[in-house]
Amino acid sequence: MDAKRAEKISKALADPNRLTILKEIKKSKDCLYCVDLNNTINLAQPSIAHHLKLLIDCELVTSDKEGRHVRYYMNSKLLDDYIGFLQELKV
Amino acid sequence: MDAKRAEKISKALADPNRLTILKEIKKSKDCLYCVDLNNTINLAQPSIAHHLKLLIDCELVTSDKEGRHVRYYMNSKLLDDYIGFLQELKV
DNA sequence: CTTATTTATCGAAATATTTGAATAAATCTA
DNA sequence: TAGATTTATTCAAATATTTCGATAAATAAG
Repeated sequence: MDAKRAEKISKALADPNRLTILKEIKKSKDCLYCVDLNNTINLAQPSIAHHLKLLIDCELVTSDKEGRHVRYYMNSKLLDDYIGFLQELKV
Repeated sequence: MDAKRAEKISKALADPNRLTILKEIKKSKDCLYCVDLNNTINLAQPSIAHHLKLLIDCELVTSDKEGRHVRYYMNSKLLDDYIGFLQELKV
């Protein structure tokens, strides 16, 4: 992974609400619907959509339309690549 | 590691210049002087000092005064803790 | 003691991010 | 088709971050 990609992922991880979203995806056993986040995160719906968009843009999260719902998934492979980048920084 | 700590570290990693600094620390075999970064990073000295401060504040980097120079070190232990936090997010 | 060097701090401008109201788009239900 | 539900987009305000000139603080060298 190059630095530009790692920077974008770091940015996506650099917000408490987005970390909560990722934790909720994990908790939901693999995926979750956006509407479920409205109960967990104290933000207006457009703000949650904004955070989801950033996570999807950097590809840490993938999505999958199911009727009028959308399912969100963790991209564990990419997270591993990012972890690999961080390992490289270690002395 | 708790989310608040991980957020702060993510923020510190979310900038191209700070990633360059971390790479330079690695490249310098363990430590480097601030003055060396002026040749590598195309920013004014106060900007570099600002970025170093953020890295030190989140404890990813430690510092050590040597006369009028300062040596900067990677905190590999903390980076490992952060990696552990990320591993926990994986599905 | 004076000057040069290295790093840190302050303050202000430029830029980027976060947030939510309004609204649109898509699709489900009756 | 009409109304309800879920998610996305637009836009503007609030907030946060980045950048650098000016300058301070610390110390080294002469």
